[in-house]
Amino acid sequence: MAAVLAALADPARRQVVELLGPGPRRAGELAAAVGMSAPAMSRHLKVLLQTGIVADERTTADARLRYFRLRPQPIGALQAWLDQLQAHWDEQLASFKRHVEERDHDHTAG
Amino acid sequence: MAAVLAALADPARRQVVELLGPGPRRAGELAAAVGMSAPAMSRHLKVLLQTGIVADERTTADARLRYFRLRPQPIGALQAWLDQLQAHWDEQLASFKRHVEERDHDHTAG
DNA sequence: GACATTGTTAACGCCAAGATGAACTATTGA
DNA sequence: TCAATAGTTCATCTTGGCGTTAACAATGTC
Repeated sequence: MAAVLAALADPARRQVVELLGPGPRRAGELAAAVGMSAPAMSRHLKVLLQTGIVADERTTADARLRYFRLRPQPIGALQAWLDQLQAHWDEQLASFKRHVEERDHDHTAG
Repeated sequence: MAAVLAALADPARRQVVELLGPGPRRAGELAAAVGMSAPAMSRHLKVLLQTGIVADERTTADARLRYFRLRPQPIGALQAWLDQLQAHWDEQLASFKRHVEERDHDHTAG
């Protein structure tokens, strides 16, 4: 959860995620598309792999090529976390309402 | 969007967001709860304010006290972004499925 | 086997984020 | 007015992330 957010916090990695939306891409393609050196991209991809946001696979045709694709699970977990937060909001709004009303009550009655 | 993710990438700020789930809290309370100095918390809250994740208000009773509460909009925007990503995946998966089915059909029929 | 291609590690520098203590502002209350 | 409280801003330091180039490993091609 923390790792996923930290991973997505970086603009380059977000760009990679968006580039992988339509379909799998090679490491070199991604580096070129984002406009950074291969080593830099390699490290970003490592982060995305470790958080499970992307998965990799090598083609049987040319084992040098490494293709990266998105994995839905971590993003799903993030959405679940946000949904949970939102569930609290309803409570929170009610709580806040009570808070204000009590304050006003203290003023008017105290 | 980028700012929201960057804001939520920090563990302390995430903790604050979760603490604010049930209801509004004071700056001092948050600092104590998270276990960091007041200045540090003050800056985190500044970040959360600037991204619109939280809003603040001072009580009329004691203007020294500053209460912070969650705002739903930025989190909503984040969810929208994630939903958009997922929409791309579904397309991709559906497209792939069609491709496979067509291939299978060719195999069985051709 | 020699050489290009693809990608990762290693070594290094840079800079911004984050933490702290001290000083400052604003507010409350005796 | 003077002391206490709540919180922010300042000055300073440290750490970690990100980028680059150079070196390395693995694979494919002639």
